[in-house]
Amino acid sequence: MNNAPKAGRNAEATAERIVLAAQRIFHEKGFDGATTREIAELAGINLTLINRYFGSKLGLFEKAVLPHLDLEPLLHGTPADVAQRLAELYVDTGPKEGFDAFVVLVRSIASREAGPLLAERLQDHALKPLMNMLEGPNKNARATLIATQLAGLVLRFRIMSQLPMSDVERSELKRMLENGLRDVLAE
Amino acid sequence: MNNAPKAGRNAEATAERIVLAAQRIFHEKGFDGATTREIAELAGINLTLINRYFGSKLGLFEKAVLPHLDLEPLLHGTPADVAQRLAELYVDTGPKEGFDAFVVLVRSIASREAGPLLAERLQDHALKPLMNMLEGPNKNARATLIATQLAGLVLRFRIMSQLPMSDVERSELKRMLENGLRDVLAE
DNA sequence: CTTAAAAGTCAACAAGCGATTACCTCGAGC
DNA sequence: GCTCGAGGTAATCGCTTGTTGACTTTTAAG
Repeated sequence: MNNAPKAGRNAEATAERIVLAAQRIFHEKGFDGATTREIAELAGINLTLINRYFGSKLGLFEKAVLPHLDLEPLLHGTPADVAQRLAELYVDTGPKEGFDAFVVLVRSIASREAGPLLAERLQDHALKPLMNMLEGPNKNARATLIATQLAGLVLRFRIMSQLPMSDVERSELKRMLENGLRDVLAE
Repeated sequence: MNNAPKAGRNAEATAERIVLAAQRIFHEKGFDGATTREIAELAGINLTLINRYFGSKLGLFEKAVLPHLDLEPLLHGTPADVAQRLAELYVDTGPKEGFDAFVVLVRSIASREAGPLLAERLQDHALKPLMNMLEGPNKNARATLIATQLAGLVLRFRIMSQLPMSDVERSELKRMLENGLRDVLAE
């Protein structure tokens, strides 16, 4: 019962390399814009292994992207905690390479194949957890208000990040956003 | 000097039919997802006329979509007026067929060709007018906060509109949104 | 009626796509 | 050392895409 990966002939490790490459390419191009050939090249593997291991391009997308589309890990603590955390996270604009599932969401939402999967996943792992953490009335309206604000910020800072914004403006925005979020979270 | 269109042989009218069809298809599929053949079929014209009249698919996109990506017509009146107008407009969820330039924006932002054009247009005809109408400090931060909120609402109500929301929830959302917008607009 | 330009049509190209089929190669177990 | 299945590869299929160049039809002017 020795399943030692002999470095170069290991299906599990190869699949993982494909997933990592897929995340980067889907992040850059969205589902439709990404090509399996580009993913295979970045992963350094043969094109056909994608279909062998994941069935199809969409199958790979489900394994590589969907599980990371989840707001729940950010929603613990008091409303003030959550507001601060979200404001900090969604106004920040790093180089934004790598992988961000919410960027992939926006860049793939028009896709006939991937769009429905994303909408369903967003409903179950973003809107629903948000509603569940809220106290008081109008849970759906308040969760929607917060989620849509965050979605717009993803669009602005993680996708159209080339638009200029100074550090002082950014910190003012962060402060105003945090206040607004806290109000809606706490009611 | 009679340039009466003889109904069936009029370049101007044909170009207009192409534009109308393009708006609907771009709305449904985004720039990359739309095909020139589908546009031609809906317009009831020959495929090659698209390239003849607009040079390329991207040229058609510029004529059919970009000019309608403009927030300025909604920004007249007092801050309270504007807040009410925006809340009314962006929480509403009609059948959403037809053409909405902001829907096209979201569905085309991942496109390598159309994306940059959309970002530039949005900067000049959405963010800038918003900043210009604001009084007081932190114009950029406040305009960004509003624009991102609206963008998220487009995503929620005009693109993921299949998610359920009751009338009472919608009207609560509208009220909360209007209050939030008014605060940020008036400062 | 003639004609020439405008408007519209036809067929096809080159490129790129996801996916499949048949094949090769390695390495653990006998 | 042999074998056989798992891991990996090569070639290519069928299809769709945007675009183009050559051709035909209409229409208005002379």
